[in-house]
Amino acid sequence: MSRRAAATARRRTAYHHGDLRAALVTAATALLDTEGPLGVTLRGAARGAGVSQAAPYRHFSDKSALLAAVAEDGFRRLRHAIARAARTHARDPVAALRAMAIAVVRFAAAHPSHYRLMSGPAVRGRDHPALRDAAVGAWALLAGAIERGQRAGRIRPGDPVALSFALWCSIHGLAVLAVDEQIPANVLKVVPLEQLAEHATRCLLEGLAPRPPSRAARRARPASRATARP
Amino acid sequence: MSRRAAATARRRTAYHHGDLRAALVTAATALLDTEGPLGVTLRGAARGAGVSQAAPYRHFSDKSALLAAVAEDGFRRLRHAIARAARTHARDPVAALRAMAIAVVRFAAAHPSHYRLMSGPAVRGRDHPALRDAAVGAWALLAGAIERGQRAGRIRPGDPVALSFALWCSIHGLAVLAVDEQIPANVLKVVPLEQLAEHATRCLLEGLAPRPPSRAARRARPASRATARP
DNA sequence: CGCCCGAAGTTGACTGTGTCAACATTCCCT
DNA sequence: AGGGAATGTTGACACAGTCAACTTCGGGCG
Repeated sequence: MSRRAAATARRRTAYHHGDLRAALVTAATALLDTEGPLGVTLRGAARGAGVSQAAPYRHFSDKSALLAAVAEDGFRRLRHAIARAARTHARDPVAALRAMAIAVVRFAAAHPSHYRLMSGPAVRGRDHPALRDAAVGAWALLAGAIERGQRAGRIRPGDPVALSFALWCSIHGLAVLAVDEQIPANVLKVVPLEQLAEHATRCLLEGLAPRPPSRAARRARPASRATARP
Repeated sequence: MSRRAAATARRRTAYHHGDLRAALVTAATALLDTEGPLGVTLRGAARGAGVSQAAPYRHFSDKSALLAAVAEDGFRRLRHAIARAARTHARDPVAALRAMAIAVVRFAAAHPSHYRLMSGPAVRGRDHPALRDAAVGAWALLAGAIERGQRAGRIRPGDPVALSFALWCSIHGLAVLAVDEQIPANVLKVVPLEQLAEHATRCLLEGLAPRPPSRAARRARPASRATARP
């Protein structure tokens, strides 16, 4: 698909745009960031790309197809952000999990409308398989990190996918709350968002139930000493 | 406000509706449930109430004001569902938390579009204080349950609001994932949604980090033996 | 008791949007 | 060189949100 796009890229004329598809995605993303979810419109994207109202229909069957492409692009970027966070803490699996959570929340805070679109009703994954694949690709990184943590003895045994699902719920829940401005303002004033992400992951790691005052609980907090297996 | 509505309720004529405001909220809710978020429209709600296009503007300044009223109503219902779940497990705080999580997820699954609207971009709490109050009222029940759990020694010490925030993230995250159909179908085939809610709350209670093989961990897992107090 | 004012509802219109059909232009292959 | 096929354009339709002007009802005031 990008074969032809790249091929025609140089031969753009006044009439033919060159790579309208990408230009539309870019314009729609810009609209999303500046005007919010309601401000992104097919005609607006066409205007932004310097093209006229019905041109997008040559590349997207639908408005929702455009939005799906935008969302897919967002998941690609989100995956990269998560992967980078994981890479910078390759030694300490728990720190990696914390960094991944922060990366997600940071992404959501930086592009609220985009994150909302990615997980929203505007585009249902069922109708757009590429989008769904991008989403699971991004979140699958969590399961990998959990598995590494298990090998290092820092995460308790169990199906990594099942355990990462709990983490997924926590992180995504926090991100969605932040994006939807549902976190009370007085708490956000005191505690920045990234500390909330740390708090949530720490709660999930240590648990809400009382722990016997063993060494493990005390050791898990401060300096992240690895490989503490009973 | 409902004073006049109730007063005029009986004197409805062909021209004056009687209690149009409530009728509009009802019609919009019906549209939301049947047609989805995109299907709810001001004109459609007016049609549903047997009234004409511009009539809603006598009761709502805006489309988003109507949506906010619908969302507020949803939060009221959600709070009742959570409160009922908490009441049925007054003895066992942990079971109560689990039941509350299940109640939220069940509500979300039963009214996906409604839940989406409640936490979505269509109505920002900042612009609708009544909506915001309804939301915090619903979620504040979690903190209360956490506090009871602490008094019973089943939840570890700490600021109840901070701890309940982690729970909020988990539950809301799961509900949003379900509502947005982002949970892979193969997972949902095997594990019903309510078990996922149990799984998430259990993970959060017990923690993802390895526990020393104390009695507490083994006791919390199996068949939810109620009121197993030390 | 009648009348009149304001609340509640209606009609008609404007703009902007998604979408389609018919038409125009350009690219690439033979 | 020429003819499809890909790509854009124009014009139009239905429908949405919203407003201004008008109509009808109900209750309080004289």
